[in-house]
Amino acid sequence: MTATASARRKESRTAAIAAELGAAIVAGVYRPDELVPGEVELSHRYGASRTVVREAFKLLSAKGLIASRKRSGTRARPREAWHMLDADVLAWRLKSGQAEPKFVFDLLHVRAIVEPAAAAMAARSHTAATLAAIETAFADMECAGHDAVLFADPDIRFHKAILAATDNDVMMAFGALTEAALGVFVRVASRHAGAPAPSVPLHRAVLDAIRRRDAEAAHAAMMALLDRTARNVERNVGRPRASRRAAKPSK
Amino acid sequence: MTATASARRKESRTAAIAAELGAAIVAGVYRPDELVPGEVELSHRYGASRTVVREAFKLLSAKGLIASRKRSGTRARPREAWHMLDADVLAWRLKSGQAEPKFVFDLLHVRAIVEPAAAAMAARSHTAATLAAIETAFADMECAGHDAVLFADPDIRFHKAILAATDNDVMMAFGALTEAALGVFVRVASRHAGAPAPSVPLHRAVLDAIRRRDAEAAHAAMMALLDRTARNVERNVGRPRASRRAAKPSK
DNA sequence: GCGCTCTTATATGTCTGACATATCGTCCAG
DNA sequence: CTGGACGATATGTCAGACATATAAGAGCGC
Repeated sequence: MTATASARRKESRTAAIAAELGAAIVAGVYRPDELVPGEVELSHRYGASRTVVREAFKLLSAKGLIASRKRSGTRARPREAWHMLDADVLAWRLKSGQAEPKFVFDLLHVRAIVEPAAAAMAARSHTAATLAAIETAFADMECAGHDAVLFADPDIRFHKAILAATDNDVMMAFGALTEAALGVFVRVASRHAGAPAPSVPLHRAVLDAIRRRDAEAAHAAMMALLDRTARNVERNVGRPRASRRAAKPSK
Repeated sequence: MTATASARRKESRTAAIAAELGAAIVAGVYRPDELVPGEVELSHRYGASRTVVREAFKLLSAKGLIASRKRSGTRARPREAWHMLDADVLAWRLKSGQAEPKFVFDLLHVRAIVEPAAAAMAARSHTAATLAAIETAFADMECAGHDAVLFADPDIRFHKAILAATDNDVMMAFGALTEAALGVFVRVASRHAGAPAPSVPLHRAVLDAIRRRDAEAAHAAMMALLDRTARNVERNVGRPRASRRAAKPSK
């Protein structure tokens, strides 16, 4: 576990160390506000220079995972400080064994809030160019047909193109969320169920509504699409467990 | 402009350089995929070592603002790659002169999507502890009364407490957005209009709805609150300008 | 014993200079 | 004109050193 997939590709040492440390933090290896090993110790442990460890620390601190203070050392930050929509944080959190089914449903829930609204905005604000991007992605989805893996790439492009068509810079930030969620779905789907083809009509409904600038229909169609996804994941992963909180909502 | 507010406090050199470079990038000083000055040149320009510049680069690359490749150099990334919900990115973008009224309205628009939904979730999922946090923030708001500056802190805490009460980790990521938007509002309000007191009843409506677990009412109340904020900003800042896009929506 | 100041050890922050490595241009040979 | 060799260049990594803030303990007066 000390040297996991550090040499998976042409990843720089800095990135590799950041990935391993980041994954450990989001996996809960270090409690909130607990000290992580010092720079010198980590540099020895990884056989790298202190420079590299420090640069990895900077990457992680920019993502809200750690904070350094002189003399005190570097501490893992509590979960509410993590940048949950950062692509790396999402990936590390989802990769760390799927010990967190609740997190998957939290993601789906946020998507169910954001993406229908995005579809509605796209219906109102799309241009020829941004609409074309959505249409291209959809066409590629149709071609990909029944292969769940091939299907994933145009699927992600489809949803990202809708975000881009909203003409709202902030909306783009949700691309990482969609991408991470779709990635999970692919892994789940490849273990269990059949072809992704049944979702094509649902995507088509979204595209059609956007094309004719029908914001309400776009909202509804996207909601339906995400509902299907949620039910699919629910069936394959199991219902979300009880909250991690001490006190549970009295319902 | 070369050495702006670099010594504003006890900011490390790394952070100061990252802040200045980051602000320059979001301000559009460097076009998308344009080279930023090399590490050695910047280290000379700032009178710092290359180490510090590199660590600043790591901070910025973790926020999606730049990307480095060997031999090629380091390039500013296009806007769609920026992590728009990162607190620093938001701050730099809003601080850079308010040359971007459209961005302020983009923020408000996203808040209008996320926060009502968050209020509804909080109504369903809050616990004794998370509800107490909301109530405390609200009480402090009432005390702050008519001072727009004093009002801002409990206001931010109020909205963040609602996000925390959703019992959804991903929701916490929107705290930075709320905080940034409220900061803008304070600056706008201090230049123009009167006391923030009129918004107290609107906040109270949100709190009451959450307390009695009425999700729909909480959604509506939060929407009303944000509507008021939006109209306020609109009145003081002016309507959003036309899109920056080449082709405009045909309407 | 209790509280205060002063010292000291420690971990991060910064600097320097060097070498490694990938890659973009260019140039030359076929 | 094509394709491969080669050097220049900017980032990536390394090593060792010093600076600085500060938590923790030592010492001291009360």
